[in-house]
Amino acid sequence: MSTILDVARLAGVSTATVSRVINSPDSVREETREKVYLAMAKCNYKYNALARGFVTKRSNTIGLIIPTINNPVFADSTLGVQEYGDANNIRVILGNSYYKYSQEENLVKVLRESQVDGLILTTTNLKGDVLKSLIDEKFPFVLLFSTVKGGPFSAVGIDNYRGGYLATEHLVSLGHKRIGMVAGNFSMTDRSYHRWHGYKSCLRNNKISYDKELLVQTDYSLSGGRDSIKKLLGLPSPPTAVFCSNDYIALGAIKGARETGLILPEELSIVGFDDMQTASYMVPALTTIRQPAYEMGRRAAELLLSQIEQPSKPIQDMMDIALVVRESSTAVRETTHKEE
Amino acid sequence: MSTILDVARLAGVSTATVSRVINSPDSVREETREKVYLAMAKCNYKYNALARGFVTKRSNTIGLIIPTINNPVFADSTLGVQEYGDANNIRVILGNSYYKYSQEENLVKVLRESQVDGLILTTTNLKGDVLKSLIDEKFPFVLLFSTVKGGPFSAVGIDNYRGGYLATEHLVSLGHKRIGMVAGNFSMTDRSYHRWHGYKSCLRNNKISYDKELLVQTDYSLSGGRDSIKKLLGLPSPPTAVFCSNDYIALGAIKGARETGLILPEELSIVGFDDMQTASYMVPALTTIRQPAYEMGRRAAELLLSQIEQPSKPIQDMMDIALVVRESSTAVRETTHKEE
DNA sequence: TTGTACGCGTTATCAA
DNA sequence: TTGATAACGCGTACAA
Repeated sequence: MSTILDVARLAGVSTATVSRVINSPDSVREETREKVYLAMAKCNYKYNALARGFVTKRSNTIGLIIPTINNPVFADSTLGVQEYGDANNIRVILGNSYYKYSQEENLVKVLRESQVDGLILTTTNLKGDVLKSLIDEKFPFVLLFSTVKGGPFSAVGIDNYRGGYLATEHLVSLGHKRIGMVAGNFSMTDRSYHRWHGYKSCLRNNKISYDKELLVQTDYSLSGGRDSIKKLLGLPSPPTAVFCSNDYIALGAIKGARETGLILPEELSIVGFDDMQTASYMVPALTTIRQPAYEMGRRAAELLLSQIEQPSKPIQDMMDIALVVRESSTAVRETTHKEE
Repeated sequence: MSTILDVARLAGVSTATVSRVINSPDSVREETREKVYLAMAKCNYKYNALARGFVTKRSNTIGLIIPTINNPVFADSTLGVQEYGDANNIRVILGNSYYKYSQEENLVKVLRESQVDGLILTTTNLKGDVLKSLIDEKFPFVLLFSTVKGGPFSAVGIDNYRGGYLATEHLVSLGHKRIGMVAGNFSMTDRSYHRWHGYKSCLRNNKISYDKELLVQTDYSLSGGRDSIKKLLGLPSPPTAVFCSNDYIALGAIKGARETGLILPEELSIVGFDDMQTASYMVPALTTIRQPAYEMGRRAAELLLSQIEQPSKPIQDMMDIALVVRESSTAVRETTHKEE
């Protein structure tokens, strides 16, 4: 592997000149420049960004920590981060925390050791030491899929409470009275928790009494959604509509409901959350709350890079969400729900 | 940011000793070791993996280039790569080529400049200069979702020809005679091309004449699948079954077919390829060819790391595939297909 | 416009 | 078991 020293010797110039040709070609005479280019080609010179990072204290690399790349929503946001990174000559190292704080902790450590210039993370624990030491040490980072509107750090997120409210309100407006919720485990993510709060508030405001039997917590998986809805449908007085705290769970729930013999959406309305790309391709097409995952990723990257460039006041960016009504939710039937 | 020099001074030892405490604690006396640990804690020392990489010529980082993280199959394989990396203290830098060779070319360049120790890539162009120079320069890499059984490099893949054959054979066995195919653009990926060959061979072997009208090429997207199936269904003599070259396209195709008023699977059978996680959650549940994406990713990482450790003969690992019959494929109806 | 020389944080070599 | 020091490839003052 040849270095700028080899190039310099071959071209009969100094290493400084070679460096200049690489970093600010205009600052060197054309003739010299050409000589250097020629020499670089001759010895198949490959630039060593690591060595540069070593001296400039910049690796031009950021870390992205998400729960799991398997959830299409995180794939979307990841794409947003990456594209913004690509456009700005920044590499992205990806890490999956699997909603586990210990994993998150370890990833942050490893990535910082790798000298990433900053971090974008979807945290599992807002109150944990991870965030605290990041803040204390003024290490650049941005929270993605954040639930906080204030605080000493930048963040990109949505109003999950409002999302939960909107979803529930939609079901209420369709005449549903028994509305269940399949939620991601509150211990794993406060997004789910906030959505549940929105759900509860909406019920209260509409004089529908909250029944804690109608809440099931589960892990964020297809099978989790399927199993959870079966629990709900097995209740003595089952729900006629269910709000799922993400589309992925909703997909599982639809499957599970159908397996118990229900006809959707007539016998059970379902609303999801995220509006992942395949939501409109489901059967029935999923009514859901849209959050702009790709744009959120992009925006997080943008905030992070500017923060790396120049530390400034934290910015919390709460993006717009919207109810997207499709086929999976429908007016409650007059006849009572199928009973055992 | 404190360095080992700070730690050394604080502990009253040399930098060499600090380095030893970090890399082989057993080689230093317990008493000294404790002193060093104490000093590290005192000045909040953070290890600089970049500096180490600089001297050891190892970044403990690999690059992973895939077409797009949006396709769940690539998300699965990415997870496999990552988990193997995690377990071996290797970071993964992700890059999306969007099936574009120029992107791929650029990513390889950038990643090599970043001094990744090796590359895992799903190439768009087997014959291109990218692979050639990688080989020439003996840079460690492994092809993922590879179509080749021989050659001077390691690769992990499946027999796409056989997959296409199996899928088609299944449809033939159900009595279908007019079998269409929605294929990913041959110019973007030879996987699709090989699957098409399998499809064609199977038709021939079953004395079904090949009709080139029944092939539509498209980009690998949901809407691509939807639009393509509509083209096929608009034919004077439309197919009664369609083989889609991946599940993602199949999902789009199902939607498209339904939009034209068809009842699935009775009026149209569909077979996909990949067996992505949501395949069994579709309606109708998708018949498909299973390829073990996660394991393929893991295996590719394994091959790469061993190759980095010690260059050896290339290994081509062709994984098993299997037809998974679900609901989206059914026996051809006796009555003729709906006509205009 | 170009060259010299030093420093970045770590590991590795060799000597003690 | 420990220490002194060169080396890694590049950027950057500073000098010429």
